Amino acid sequence: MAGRSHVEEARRATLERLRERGIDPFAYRYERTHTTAQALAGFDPDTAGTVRLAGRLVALRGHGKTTFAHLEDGAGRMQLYFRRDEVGDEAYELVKLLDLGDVIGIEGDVFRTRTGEITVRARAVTLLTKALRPLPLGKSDAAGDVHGGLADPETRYRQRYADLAVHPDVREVFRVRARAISYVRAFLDERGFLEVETPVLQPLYGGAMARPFTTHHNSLDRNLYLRIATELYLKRCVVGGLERVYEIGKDFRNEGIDRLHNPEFTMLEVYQAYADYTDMMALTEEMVAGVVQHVTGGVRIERFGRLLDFSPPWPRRSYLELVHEHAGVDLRTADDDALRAPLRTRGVEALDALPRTKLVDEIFKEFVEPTLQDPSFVVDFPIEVSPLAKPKRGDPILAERFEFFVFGRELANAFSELNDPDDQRRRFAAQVAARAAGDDEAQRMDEDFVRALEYGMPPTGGMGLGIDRLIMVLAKQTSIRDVILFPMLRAET
RNA sequence: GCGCCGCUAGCUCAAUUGGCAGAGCAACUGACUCUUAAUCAGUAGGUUCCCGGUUCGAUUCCGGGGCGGCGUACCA
Repeated sequence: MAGRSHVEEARRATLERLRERGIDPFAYRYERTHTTAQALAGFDPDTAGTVRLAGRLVALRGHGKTTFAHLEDGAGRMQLYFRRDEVGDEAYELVKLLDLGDVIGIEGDVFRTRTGEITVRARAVTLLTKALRPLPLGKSDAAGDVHGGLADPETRYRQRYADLAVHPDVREVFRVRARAISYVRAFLDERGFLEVETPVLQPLYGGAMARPFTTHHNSLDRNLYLRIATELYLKRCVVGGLERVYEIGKDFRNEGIDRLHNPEFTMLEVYQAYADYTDMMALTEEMVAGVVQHVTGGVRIERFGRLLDFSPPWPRRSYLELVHEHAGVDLRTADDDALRAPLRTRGVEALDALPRTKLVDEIFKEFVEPTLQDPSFVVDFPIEVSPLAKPKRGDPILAERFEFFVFGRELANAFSELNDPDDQRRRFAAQVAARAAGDDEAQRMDEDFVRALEYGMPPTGGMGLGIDRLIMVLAKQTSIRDVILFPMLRAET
């Protein structure tokens, strides 16, 4: 590997010196008795005990025959104090060869320094892993401000290992993520939902409006798609008698990348037989409020300067009313030109080419979505933009469908699932026609799915929740990249 | 896709009108037995993202390209 920096050359020289002393720079294991947090919490000045800690050196201050350091592990950080006369000449020589970023094990007694910091007075030190590349560790001053460190966003995403290694708060985001997902699983498991896994590689994609990734299976010699949703397979499960199912997994959509979109993202989909969309509203409220409570300790939380109240029930606003209120258009009576008029005032381009469904969608996005800042449901969508949802009882131009919004962003989408196979076939046919007219996100005819419905799917409520976007709210992140460990980037040059 | 901004030492950042490319931290040598952005003395470290152009001379100006951020469009 060419282009080694002089810092790396120095580390490799140190590596050789360690080996000459018979020290293995890449040890096999270490028996630790405490984490730093346990050692700090358990400190008692009268019964100062011995601890064995392991972690990464994140600060190092040599003073001749003494050395201070900070060790960071998965639980926190703790100061170390080495004295030549206490660890011995040989061990102290090793201490002098330690670098920032090295992983070490330390054994010693816990005490409090003159300046008051609880510290381990080292008796023995073990090198566990030599860091051959310098970590961009910043220095924190008394005010807590970090000097130096790793700031370049490109390096942070490309080398997430370095980002994580130097930023405990980044590690915390992914702990929040794990806690949230684990809560969702427990919540659904307790209510009798069965977690299932359905195909990622699909002969036909469906269940959402999006362009897919295409791949090829060599021995079958056929093209396959990466799924854009789990919906159609999960409903096949319900047909088969798995009455309550859910899946948490990656969907893949071949679209642009921005702070709200990553080409692969995590979606929860839940289906419950004998339920409708009102049941799914109750489920969504209870589950999301539970996650928020579990992760943050409360259901009323402040995020980005706004107080969000997740305690059920959430406000429910009708799609038609919202459009009328914010765009001044009555979708029941307005013709296409009446839909274009308000859009023109907002400078939306290329309206003439758009079919009515897109105009409606555009009005909702432009005029209504930005107003949906607090947690709320939008209910009863136009049926022509809801090809997998049942008609609304008593008002068949609408579908029994809702979306859940926070900060003007859709986090969840749910329906009373369409289970009339003939109607489903007609809806697919309309999608196929839209595709023929140029809508490359329209759905495909899925004859196998219609066949499944012909066997009879019980009345079913279904809901999909964008996990990454929920995590953004919980973990106070403004970019989806910051809640995905390894977000999609262009090739490194 | 499009628009704006950025890319300089391992890291964080400077560099006047186009005039020898600098600092702090990290590194190296030395001093230092309660320090904490440790301190002190000294040393070394550069394809200024890449390609081309203008110029006596380009980190700087111009053109093209790469990567990233933000905004916008599509989408969850």
